[in-house]
Amino acid sequence: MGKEEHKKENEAKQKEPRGLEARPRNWLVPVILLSLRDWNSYGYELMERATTFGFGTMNPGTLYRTLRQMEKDGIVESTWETSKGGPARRMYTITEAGETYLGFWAKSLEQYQRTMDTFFSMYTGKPPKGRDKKDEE
Amino acid sequence: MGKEEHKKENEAKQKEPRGLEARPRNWLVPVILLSLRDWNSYGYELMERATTFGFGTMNPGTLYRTLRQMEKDGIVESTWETSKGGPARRMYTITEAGETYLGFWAKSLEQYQRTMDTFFSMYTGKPPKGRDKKDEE
DNA sequence: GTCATTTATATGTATAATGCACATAGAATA
DNA sequence: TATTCTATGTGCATTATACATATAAATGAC
Repeated sequence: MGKEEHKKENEAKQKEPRGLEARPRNWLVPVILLSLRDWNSYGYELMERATTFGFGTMNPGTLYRTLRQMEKDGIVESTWETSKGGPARRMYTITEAGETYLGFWAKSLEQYQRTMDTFFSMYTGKPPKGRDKKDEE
Repeated sequence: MGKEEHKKENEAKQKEPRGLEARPRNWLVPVILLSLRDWNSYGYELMERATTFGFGTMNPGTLYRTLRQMEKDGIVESTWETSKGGPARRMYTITEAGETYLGFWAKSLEQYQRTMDTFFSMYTGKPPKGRDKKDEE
């Protein structure tokens, strides 16, 4: 259901400034792969899952285009499903390469978590290391 | 079907595919702000700091352009410094708005950390680890 | 039957972040 | 003088993503 949403431009200006989205680029990809690892699915359904991972009401175009790109990259495969009622669905399956890719992502995210921990310890004032000046480490 | 099936040439190597960088867009901004909060600095020096936060050997252009944008956004300010030897340096200072912005970032990152925990618990099939508890272990 | 709605997929365009290559220039030094 | 180091900057291409719009099949209302 498309509801008319009013823009609140005259409110507080100091709200979330500029591009403040603390999620990595390509975040949609691992989220989709993780969903597909559990069970095969299709775009329209995957959109709902995506919203639980930091995406607020996905735009369809973004998701579908991402899925096509992922298939081109060989990390998912698709087939048309017409057996169910309603319009045809393009059912997606994760490939072996997709699972590998997901593994890479997990590793990368792990390291990023560590980096963020460093960020927070510096932000809160608790030094992870004695960074005075450029002295030897 | 796809006409252009030529995919990756490095299938055997299975190395880091495509844009697999698990850091958020605009990651440079909070990193710079965090550095500037400790002490004023300039581009050339800030590059080194940035490498410790997930950037492998920054390209100068990226950093300088980001700094100019940050100034335009009002989160940093700059003045030329010619007193020291060598070419003039554009010394940057974090503004009040910058500190506020950094606060937004921290909050956003905190939430994203929780999202990533969810991701990992789904990925490994285990319940999320106690990141929130600090009395653990 | 036909019209609006829901489900489902896709494209077109614009913007913004980022990487890479290259340009500019002062200062030190060989 | 010319070469190198330090320091800042621009141009261009790629890519991710947002937003708007298009297409179409099935379903339900009347």
